Amino acid sequence: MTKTIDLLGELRWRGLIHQCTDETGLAKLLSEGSQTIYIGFDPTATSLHVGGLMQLMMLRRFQRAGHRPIALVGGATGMIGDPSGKSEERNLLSPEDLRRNVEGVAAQMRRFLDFDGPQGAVLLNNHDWMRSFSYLDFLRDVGKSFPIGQMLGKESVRSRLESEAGLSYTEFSYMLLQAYDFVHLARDHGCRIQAGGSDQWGNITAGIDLGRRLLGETLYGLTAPLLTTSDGRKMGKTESGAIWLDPQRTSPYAFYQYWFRVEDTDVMRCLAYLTEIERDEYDELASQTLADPGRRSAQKWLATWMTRLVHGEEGLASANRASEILFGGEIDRLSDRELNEIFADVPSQEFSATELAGEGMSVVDAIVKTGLAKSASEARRSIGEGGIYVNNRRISDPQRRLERADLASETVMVIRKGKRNYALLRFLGD
RNA sequence: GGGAGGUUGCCCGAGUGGUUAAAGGGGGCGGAUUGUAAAUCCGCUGACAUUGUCUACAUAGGUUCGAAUCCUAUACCUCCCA
Repeated sequence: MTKTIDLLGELRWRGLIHQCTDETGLAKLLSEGSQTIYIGFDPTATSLHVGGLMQLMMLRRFQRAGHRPIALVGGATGMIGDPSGKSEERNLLSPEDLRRNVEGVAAQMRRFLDFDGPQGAVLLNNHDWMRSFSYLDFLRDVGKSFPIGQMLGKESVRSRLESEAGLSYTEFSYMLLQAYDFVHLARDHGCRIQAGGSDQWGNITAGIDLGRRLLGETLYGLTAPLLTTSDGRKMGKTESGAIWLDPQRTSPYAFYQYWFRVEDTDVMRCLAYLTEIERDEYDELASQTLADPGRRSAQKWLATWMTRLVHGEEGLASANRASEILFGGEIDRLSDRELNEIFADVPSQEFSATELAGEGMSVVDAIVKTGLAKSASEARRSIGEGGIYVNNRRISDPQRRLERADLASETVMVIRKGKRNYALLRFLGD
């Protein structure tokens, strides 16, 4: 665990240092021994998504280099909403939602950080110390140290003031809370480093300033770049929503596929930012991607590593298996359990098993009922175009009936339109 | 206030009495190829329906055997002169 590696050097080659308040100072601090570093997480949902993954990995890298990570869940700050990088005023979360979110996010972190041992990670909730802080006390102790001029100068504030959305006093105050968090952690937990995404720069430096005023201490800040695609969009988003770490929200298969499908132009950055790939292997994959992009070695490596980390060996196995089946041949003789696992994200439609008796059920009807086509006409057209598959086998006859023999497992049939629009038919109750 | 022109399907854009559900392009969807990529090529793309019915060319009326195409009114848009 206590490898004496050049952590900053590592972060640098991975491109993970976007800004740093004092890189030489920080290098010196890290060389003096085990330090404590913190990153804050917004409990906006019961699960983290890919954006939070970057930060979690950052803490993990510090921990592996022998430092102690603090994952701070913003139970208090989450009640306010960070305006940084947001174009509009955020809706406030209810205390119940917040509590649930904090719990969910905290549970996920155990996968990434080691919470035992001398460098054991610590999970804190700023609600614990903010709760009892009265408004008057806060204004006297913290607010007094914040020159409005400086606050107005922050990018996050300026951009919002110039926009139509404006900025409420509540959101404006957000940075005070986060700044105070840093000071609190520095005082009570010896934490002198705060990291975060590049959009956190303003909040982090606010904390550093406050630390100097209140504690007379030098604190350090470090931001990582945002994970974006080559054309500038945030990664971790698909048309159907964010990629979550929670297998209930994003199945291991969908998670795997997301990384597998990353563009060539983005894949190396993902590897550097999100995985613990070694330098020589990274270089190897980089040249392979250039020489033989069709193999997609880098995507495979990325998808495999990420899925294993987030969903474990089991999740990886099921993702692999699902990929094989979906992009392989016919689907046949599987169990309900397997199918349900593989097609966890796929919409399904329930029918009575009696529909399969006798004449059977019309495929056209089935296609419409699953929503794969909007009308019978459209369904027939798709069949004519050769775009409909039952259990991954193309069908050509619009009159085709579905019968018992078409079941891919005990009670399920798999119907597909085009390359990857799947739907399940479940036939229940005999 | 006067004059000219325009309004077509998801978008752009042809069409000025009859095989026009409406050319062409874009987009979308399928297929082939491929690397579960890009590019390319092919097909489909008003609705519904086991090929027939309905609804459509700003809106409402009218002429006609028959109109997106002609007439009238209304709405909106653009340009020109004041």
